[in-house]
Amino acid sequence: MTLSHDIPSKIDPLIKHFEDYLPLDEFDKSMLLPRVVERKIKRRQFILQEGDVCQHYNFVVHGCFKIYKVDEKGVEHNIQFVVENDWATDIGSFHAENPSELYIEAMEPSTILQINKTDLLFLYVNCPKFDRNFRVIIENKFIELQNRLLQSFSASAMERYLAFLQQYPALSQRIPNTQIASYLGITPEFLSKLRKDLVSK
Amino acid sequence: MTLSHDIPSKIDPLIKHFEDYLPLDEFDKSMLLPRVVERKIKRRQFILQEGDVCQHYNFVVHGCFKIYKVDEKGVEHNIQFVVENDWATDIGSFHAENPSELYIEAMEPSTILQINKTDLLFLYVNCPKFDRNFRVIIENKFIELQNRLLQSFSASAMERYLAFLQQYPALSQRIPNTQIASYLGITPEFLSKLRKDLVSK
DNA sequence: CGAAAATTTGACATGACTCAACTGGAGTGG
DNA sequence: CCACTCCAGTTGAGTCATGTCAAATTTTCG
Repeated sequence: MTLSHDIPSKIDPLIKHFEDYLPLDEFDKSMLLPRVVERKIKRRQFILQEGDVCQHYNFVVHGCFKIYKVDEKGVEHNIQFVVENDWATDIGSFHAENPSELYIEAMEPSTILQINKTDLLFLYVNCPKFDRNFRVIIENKFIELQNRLLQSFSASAMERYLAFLQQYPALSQRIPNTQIASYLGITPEFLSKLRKDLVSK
Repeated sequence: MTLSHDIPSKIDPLIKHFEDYLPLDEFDKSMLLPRVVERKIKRRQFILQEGDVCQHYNFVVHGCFKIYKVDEKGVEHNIQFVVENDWATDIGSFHAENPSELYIEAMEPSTILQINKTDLLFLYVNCPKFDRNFRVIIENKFIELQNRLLQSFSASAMERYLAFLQQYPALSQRIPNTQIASYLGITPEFLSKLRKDLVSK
């Protein structure tokens, strides 16, 4: 007679996400449930700002976030967009408990599920499955970053833009081009020119 | 009466590396020792080539490696240099068991310590400390990559070169400028011009 | 509807690349 | 120990991709 059995819950999307890797049993779920907090985030609201220590793993249930850094000249550089069923966290800051250099900002009204460090460590110790799951999460983020870096070296702005459209077709409808330009590492003006060339072609 | 006690061993540099994070007891060491293999690598020898699955975590005891990708045009792009007391591994390929897109090549005669996947999983299960240690390794690699990506966006070639000199003063003596240029994402010719500007300044 | 943000456009500037030629060590073999 | 080759590094001319700035236009959202 476990509470979580058959009762729809706010954390269902998260359970489903974990089960993409590894089935969870009722015990696992019962450990997870009380350690996850749901939060509603408004558009333009931050869940992390430069200088703060990242306190949570944030799982996006719905909505969209950008993770970016502001350079010395005040220019924003988007590192990553995060949508449904992915994690919006400064992994480095979270684990090392260092002040973050990043901002994480909602681009749409969003719902997230948060797990703090104490609870995450508890899960690691008591349910090895989560341990494996979170390792895989970091590995995947690592691979994503690595591919992004390789692309930024070997591909032109146009190639990177086309790759972006192909990899995230939905996103390109959802977010302003300014933000895509920042992600691609080019100016909005230049992206505009690329787009013009695309239609005329 | 443990074997590893007080007997100098090939894996001492690795133990020392782990103990930067977390002390190991005799049990931990006795688990580790039989699972680590020492290998001598010649200059220009590969420990990973495109298309192969990365089978080991490779700890560099001494020597120097470059990790790079070859693009469609046949140009090499250095992602990372690895020297003493760091890991030269395609983390993505190792964990996902996918064919790698990368090459890992010795730039000097080198000595490495290898741990294969079976042994690593064994260590994870039997010594939670290693679990934490390897998680931290990935996290650090992740942060390193993230900083590199941010820099490639917001800094000019000159700024990146100066940052490289500052961050790896020893390396810049040790490896040819061609390789540094590839790491910085510029041509050797252009690096040469940057260096000229530096002296004349 | 009105203000603010996003996008487009054009003229001009520049950082970085390409290609080809030249320089100067560092082996290597005779 | 010299002559030869080979590779890394340098130089210069010309080109191209992308940036800057400023203004006009369109879209979005409160």
